[in-house]
Amino acid sequence: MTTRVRLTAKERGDEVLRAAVQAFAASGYEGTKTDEIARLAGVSQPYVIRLFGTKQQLFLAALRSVCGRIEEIFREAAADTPELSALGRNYEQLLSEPELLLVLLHGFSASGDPAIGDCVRERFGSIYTLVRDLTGASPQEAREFLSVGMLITVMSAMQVLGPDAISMPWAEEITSTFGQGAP
Amino acid sequence: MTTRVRLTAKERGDEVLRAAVQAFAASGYEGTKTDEIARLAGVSQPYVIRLFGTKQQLFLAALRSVCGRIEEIFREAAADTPELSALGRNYEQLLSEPELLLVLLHGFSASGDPAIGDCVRERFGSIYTLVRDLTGASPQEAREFLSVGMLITVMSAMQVLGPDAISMPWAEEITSTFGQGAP
DNA sequence: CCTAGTTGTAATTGACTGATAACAAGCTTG
DNA sequence: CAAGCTTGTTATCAGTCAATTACAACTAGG
Repeated sequence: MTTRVRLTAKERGDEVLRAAVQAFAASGYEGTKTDEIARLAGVSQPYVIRLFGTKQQLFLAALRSVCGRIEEIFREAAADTPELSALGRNYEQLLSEPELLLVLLHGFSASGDPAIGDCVRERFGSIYTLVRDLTGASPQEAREFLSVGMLITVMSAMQVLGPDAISMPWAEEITSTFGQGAP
Repeated sequence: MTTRVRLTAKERGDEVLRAAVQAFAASGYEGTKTDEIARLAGVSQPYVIRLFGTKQQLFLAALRSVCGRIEEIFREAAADTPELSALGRNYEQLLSEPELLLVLLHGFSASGDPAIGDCVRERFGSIYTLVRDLTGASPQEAREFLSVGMLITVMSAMQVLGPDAISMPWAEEITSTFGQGAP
């Protein structure tokens, strides 16, 4: 009935990938059903599988996508001010797209799967290297920077940080310190 | 055949809980099958369910168990030297029981489940408060301490840190900075 | 010793889920 | 316009998994 719009496989694949990022961010690798991704993307479940082969490959594509976007955000920020101290602002940007850090977190959690572990190690290492290259930070400075990023990531997953945060006194106390850092 | 040892429900429950911690650490909440926990504990799958009610309640018990152990480690370290700077040693202790941080990480990932989210928020807040109380650290100092803890947690999950670490140059560069910290 | 409670298992089930196969409809190019 | 390629669906399957039920074996107390 509905004049269903036909897209190219590439375009439809992009839509499915966006849906997958949202779904995986919410429920993780094992917890997300391909059927849910299909519903979000407005296509049938078998088509999702045919576009990406397996659920695992779709998750890997989602992981690569969010890691690419994270690197893009860092690159844009460094174009403004190539100093680590300026990257506090990036975290605001990252929190405005919560699915980025959440999918990455679910990637860490799913590292027990060899294919996912390989991908996660490669991409996280790439992010670390990028941070150092963009800002000239020392290993220790980059480590401190990424440490804070990981705390933000888990607080975001716990829903005590970000747009739809549940109010928790201890979390607000931690959040209030984010402006302050090692000079 | 085998002179099967009968234990009290309490004792058997403890054994199953230990098995659950190991299994959940390896595969996460959704990824771990109750059958696998039963095999590890040497009992039948239905008995695992009867002892804990549901898989979710078993995961919550595992989560509470590891958080209790983490707090215990912090308390012991603070009994020696009640200063944050002495807690670098704790992280070595935590890494020697990798299941602690891994189950906690899987708790973060499964926070989308309301019951698990509530538990995780409560226990993580409790750990933050404990760190402050034990060491007299400021919110910022405690935040920096927990940040490093979260980086160690995800690196442990990625298997680039700890006993069975996969060798990664970037990871070794990060690891080499762990001695250095803000004074 | 016998009965009532406890510890444990085998058998099963019903719901779910990723993946496959077969087919339908639309586009495009000669 | 017909043939062949692309996009997409419906129907279905084979396997998995948490949970229930019914039952068996052991143990303690009277």
